[in-house]
Amino acid sequence: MTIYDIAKKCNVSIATVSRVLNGSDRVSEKTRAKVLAAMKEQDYAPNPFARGLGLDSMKMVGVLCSDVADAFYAKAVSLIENALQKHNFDVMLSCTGECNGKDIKALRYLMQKHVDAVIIIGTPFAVQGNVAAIKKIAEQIPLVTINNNYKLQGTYSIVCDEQTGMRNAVYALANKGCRSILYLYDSLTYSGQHKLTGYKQGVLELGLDAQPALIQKTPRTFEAVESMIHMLLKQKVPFDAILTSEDILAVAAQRIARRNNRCVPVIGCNNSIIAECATPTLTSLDNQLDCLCETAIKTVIHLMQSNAPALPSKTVFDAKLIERESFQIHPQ
Amino acid sequence: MTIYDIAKKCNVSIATVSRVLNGSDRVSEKTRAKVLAAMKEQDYAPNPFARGLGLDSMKMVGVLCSDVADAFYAKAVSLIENALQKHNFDVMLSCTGECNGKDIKALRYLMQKHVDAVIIIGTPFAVQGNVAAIKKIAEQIPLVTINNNYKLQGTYSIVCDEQTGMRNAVYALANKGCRSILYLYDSLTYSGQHKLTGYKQGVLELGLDAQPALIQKTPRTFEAVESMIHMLLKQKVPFDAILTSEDILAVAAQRIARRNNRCVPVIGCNNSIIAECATPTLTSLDNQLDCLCETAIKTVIHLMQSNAPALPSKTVFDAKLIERESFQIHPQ
DNA sequence: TTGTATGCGTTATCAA
DNA sequence: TTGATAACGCATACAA
Repeated sequence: MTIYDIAKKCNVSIATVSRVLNGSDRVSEKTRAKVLAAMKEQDYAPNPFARGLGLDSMKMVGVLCSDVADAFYAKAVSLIENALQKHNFDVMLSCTGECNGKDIKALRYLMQKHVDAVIIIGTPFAVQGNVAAIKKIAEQIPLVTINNNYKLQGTYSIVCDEQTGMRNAVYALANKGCRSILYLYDSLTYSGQHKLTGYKQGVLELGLDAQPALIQKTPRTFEAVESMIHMLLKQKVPFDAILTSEDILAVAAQRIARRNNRCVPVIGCNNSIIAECATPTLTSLDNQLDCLCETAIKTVIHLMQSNAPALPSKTVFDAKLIERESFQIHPQ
Repeated sequence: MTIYDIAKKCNVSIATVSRVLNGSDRVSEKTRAKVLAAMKEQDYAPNPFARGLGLDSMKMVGVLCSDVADAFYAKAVSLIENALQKHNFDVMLSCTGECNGKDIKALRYLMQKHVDAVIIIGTPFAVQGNVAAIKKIAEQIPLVTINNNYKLQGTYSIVCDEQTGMRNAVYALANKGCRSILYLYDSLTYSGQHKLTGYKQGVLELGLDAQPALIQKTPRTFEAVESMIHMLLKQKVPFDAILTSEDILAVAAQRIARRNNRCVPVIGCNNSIIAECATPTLTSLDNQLDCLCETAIKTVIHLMQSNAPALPSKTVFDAKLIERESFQIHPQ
C-alpha cells in the first residue's frame, strides 16, 4: 500500500492524498472523506523511511545511558519514554556499559542514525578530547543531559544539586551527634563527584573527623561491601554513621554493620525502591528524578519545535532527604 | 555529504561508491582505497533513511514491555539491548503501561515504523479479538515473546516454567512442615496465571489448606500489602508461610508479618536485587531471565537472517529456587 | 481545489 | 571492473 495506490483508488493525484495525510486544509471535504475512507479500508500507513528521507526526520530521539538494568536509569528511561510517546516521538535506546570511551562512540552512532535529538542520562562521559565532536553534534540537534554537564554551548543540562544535598545529609547526621561519617561510593561520574564533594564540604565545614579511611570506594555488590566493612572494623576505623552514593551500597553496609553490632544511622542516595525494602527502611537522598526528566522532555520538545526564546542551559533542582527508619537510630 | 559528493571527489560513479560501502568484491583495490580514504576524510556516513527506503529496513527491532521502570523488565531490556547491539541492530523501546488494550496498539505502531522484528516481554496482551492481527504481523516479521505465549503460528515463545517452579516452591514449604501457605499476587498476566496455577497445583497435590482466604490479590505497594496482612491477622487466617508472585510483595509481606510476630518462611519470585536487600534475605524463584533473553535474541537473529531450518515455536526453561535466609525460618 | 514534476540518498539492475 | 539509470514512497513547489 502506497500513496499511489490510494490515489488510484480515489481517482485523485498523490499530491491530494499527501495533503489529507498531512492534514492540509486545502482539500475539499468530499475528497478528504473519500481518501480517508480508502486509507482506512486499505489499512494504509505511510512508509516511515520515505517520509524520513523527505523530511530528514523519523521523529525519534536517542536515549543514552550506561545501563538500563540499574534502577535509577530504568526509572529515568521509563519516564522519558512515556513522555516522548505522548509527543509522538519514538525512543531509540542505547546503553554504553561502564566501559569508558564507548559513550562517545554511541553518541556518534546515534548521530549517524539521524535521531532528532539526544538525551543523555548521567553517563561518565569522556569529554576531554571530544569537546569539538560534542559541540558539533549540539549544533545539529538538541542535546540535553540529565545529571551530567558538558558545560558546552548548545548543550542543555538538567541536574539535581546532589552536592548540596550530600552536604545537608552530613549536617543532618552531625545534628544527631555523629562525628565520624563513613562515605562509600562506587564510581566518580559527574554525579558521583559532586556527591563526594558535598560530603567533604560538610565534613570540612563542621570540623568532623576527616581521616582518609572514612572515604572508601567499593564495587556495587554485597560481597564487596561486606569485606570492606569487615576490614574497617578490623582496623578499628571509628565510624558512627554511614553515607553512600547509592542506595544499594547503603543497604549492604547497613546490614553488615548491624550484624557486627554496629547500629549507626545510615543514609543512601537515589531514593529507589530498595530503600523501602531494607530493614530498617533506608533514609535516602532523593534526586528528584521525576522533575529532572520532566524538564528534560520539555526542553527537548521545545528545542525540536522551534528555535524561539532561549532556554536555560542549566536547570538545577534541590535534592531532598527522605527520612526513614535508618535515621531514627542513634549513634553509639 | 552524500554518495554523490564522494563519487565526484574520486572521479567515479555513485555505483562504485555504493559498492565499496557495501563491501562488494567487484571493486579494484585501488579505487576501493581511494573511495575509502575520501569517506574517512569527509567523515561520511550513509543516510539511514535512504538506505532504509532502498532495503526496506533500518536494522531496528522493537522491544515491547509494560514498564521498564520495573526491575524485571529493566533487566530484560538491558540484556536484549546489549545483545542486539552486538549484532548491529538498534532497539526501539515501547512501554505500554498497565492499561489493557494499549499493547496491541503499540504493536501495530511498531509495525507501521517498519521495525525488522519485535520482542515482547511478558505483557498482559489482549489476544482475544486480535488473533488475526497478530497472526498477520507474525507473517511479516519475526515475533518472539518472553514469558508470554500467543500460541499462534509464526510466533516464537520463550518461557520459564514458573508453574512447575511455584509448585516446587509449595513442595519445599510443605517439606518444612507448612500447611497453610498464603499466596499473594498482583496481576494475572500470562506469567501471573501460571504462577497461581502452580501454587494451586502444589496445594492440591499435597492436600494442604486450600481455603480461598489464603489467595489474595494486592497492589504492588507496601501500604496495600500492609493492610492486607493486617486484615488477615485480624480475621485469624492461619497462614504459616508466604509465597508471592513478585519479590516486592514478599519483601513487604515478610516485614509486616515479622513486625506482628508472625515469623514464617517466605518465598518471592523473580530473584531480583531486592531479594538480597531484604532482611532476612529473601528466598526467591529465579526465572532464568538471562537464558530467556539469550534464547530470544538467538531466535530473532536467526529468523531475520534466513528462513532456513525451522526453530522451536516454544522453548521452556526451568525455574530455580534460590534459597536464602527467609527459607531457614521454621514455621510456628 | 487539484495535478504535475522534482528531489531526497540509497540500492540494485543492467549494460558497457 | 565500472557507469548509467531505474526504483524506493513520500513531500512540496509550482502550475493549472
